[in-house]
Amino acid sequence: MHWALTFAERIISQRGEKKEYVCESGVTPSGHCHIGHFREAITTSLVALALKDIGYNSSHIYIWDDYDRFRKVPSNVPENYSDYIGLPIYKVPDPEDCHDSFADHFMEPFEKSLSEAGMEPDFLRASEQYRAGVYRDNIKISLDKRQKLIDLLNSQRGGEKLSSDWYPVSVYCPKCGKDTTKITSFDGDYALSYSCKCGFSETADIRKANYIKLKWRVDWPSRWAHFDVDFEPYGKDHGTTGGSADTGFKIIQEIFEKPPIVGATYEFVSLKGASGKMSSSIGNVVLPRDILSVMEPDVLRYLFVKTKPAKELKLSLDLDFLNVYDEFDRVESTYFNNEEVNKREKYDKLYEFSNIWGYKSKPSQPPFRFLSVLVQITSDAQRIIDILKKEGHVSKDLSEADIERIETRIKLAENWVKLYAPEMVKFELLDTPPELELTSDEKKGLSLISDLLEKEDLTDVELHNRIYEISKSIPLEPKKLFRAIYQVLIGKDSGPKAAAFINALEKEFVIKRFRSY
RNA sequence: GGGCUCGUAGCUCAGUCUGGUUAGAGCACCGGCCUUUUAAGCCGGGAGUCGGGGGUUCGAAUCCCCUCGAGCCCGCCA
Repeated sequence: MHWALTFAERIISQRGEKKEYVCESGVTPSGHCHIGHFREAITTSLVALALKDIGYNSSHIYIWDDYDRFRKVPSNVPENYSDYIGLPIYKVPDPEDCHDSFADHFMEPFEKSLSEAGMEPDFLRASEQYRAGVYRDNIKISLDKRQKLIDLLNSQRGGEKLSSDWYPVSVYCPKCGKDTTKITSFDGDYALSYSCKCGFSETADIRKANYIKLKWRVDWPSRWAHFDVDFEPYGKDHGTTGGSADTGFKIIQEIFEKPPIVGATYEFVSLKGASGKMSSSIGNVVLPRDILSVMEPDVLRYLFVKTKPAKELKLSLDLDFLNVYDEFDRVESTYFNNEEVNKREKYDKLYEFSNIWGYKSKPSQPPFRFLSVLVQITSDAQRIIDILKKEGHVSKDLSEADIERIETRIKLAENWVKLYAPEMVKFELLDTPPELELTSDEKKGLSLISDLLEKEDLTDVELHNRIYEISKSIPLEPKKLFRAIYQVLIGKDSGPKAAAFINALEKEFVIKRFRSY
């Protein structure tokens, strides 16, 4: 059974029958939202999808904690941003001045990527919720049970304990906007007194003050309680014993008196070759849009669909990248053909959960591998499609959806070659014949190939075989003939499979080039 | 110190939750493909005491206990 369905069943048995199951993900947009955050979203989304798959209603809510405080100045942001430390991030200006706030600057591109990958969760902002008083009851409960919270958290804390003047809330000063406030007393009813470093102080009525925020460890379970959340995944840094998920489970039960949610710890996502956490300071962040610039969204989904959350996911942008594409195409083919396959049900789910286009029959599958060659020959999409047809990679009559997919892959292959392809697969077709000293045998070989091309239309395999025959007839070592072919075309000793490569090029061009020696 | 994940063919892994015919795949390797394969050609093949030990069971890669090894997490952080 697919892992998302296993979670779905666990949710139903642990949380009981419900009209609608609520799956939550949540992120603090205090920096780039990278492919790790993407895992949080897609894990949630897939479990919500799995619930629907077995006949239940589900929703996916996505909480942006843009009410969190601006803690530190990221490395690529002006120094004077230290002035904003203590403000909620939705109030900090966008350093690049293209969005309404620091938080929005990171939220907007991420929401766009999620949408491209077929996810449309309900986005909610903590800043708006707090200011609308959504958590007012939970703030009251937390303050009433302050001592119990202190005891509970202290029982899990290894190092320094919370002291008895700890409060489960922080106050954003209504005068200076920052949370540089110190709570001095709570009367047990509704009066909360505090003073701010800026000099302001007051006794606030927690029924009216809309600038009080629950602290993270309490905020999270408060959210679960308020939205009646059934499921939420979290990174392994939260999932550790004594971590915020662990204390959250205790708090939701003992403080908010609601049953615990079903949680899931997911492993980190990393780039092949890199290890450890992604961090903007190390400079190894990979954003969803980076991957989506070279990979179709359904293929990206496939990677997450097939990898259980608890397993580390290593993304590869080098040659392995091409294998992922091949694998996806195979899974897709299997899905659409009817032959008996071992574990059919499981593989079908992999495709169903990945496919966001709703294809009813197998779409064209232009091989990404070959496209990475073709895009280096021409930027003319129509010509590439013609070559794909001629070489039998796609059918002669294409639907609009097919053409769209091919054109998409062409674009992505262009990006991949430009951004990530290893040198070995890169080449440049030479406009003019390079200066070369070829042996007379090599010249003869090239000349015989051009004679052949002029007379006949050969398939890749035929041409390939004929090249060997020619080399035998001269005789010339095949290796040397191939080298000559690549040298006159791209100035390298090796290159894409010669026959398919020659067939993809314009015949007259090749003939002229081969005869110019 | 606490916790998580992993250990299955030379390599990368699936299978472990729901125990059950001779443990699978890809790559690598070997052989064949009118003695030709250069961007992973086609067909076929060999290959693993499932990290180790113990237990439960008619039956264990799978469940339980112990143990060894690797990686990772534990103020904030996916």
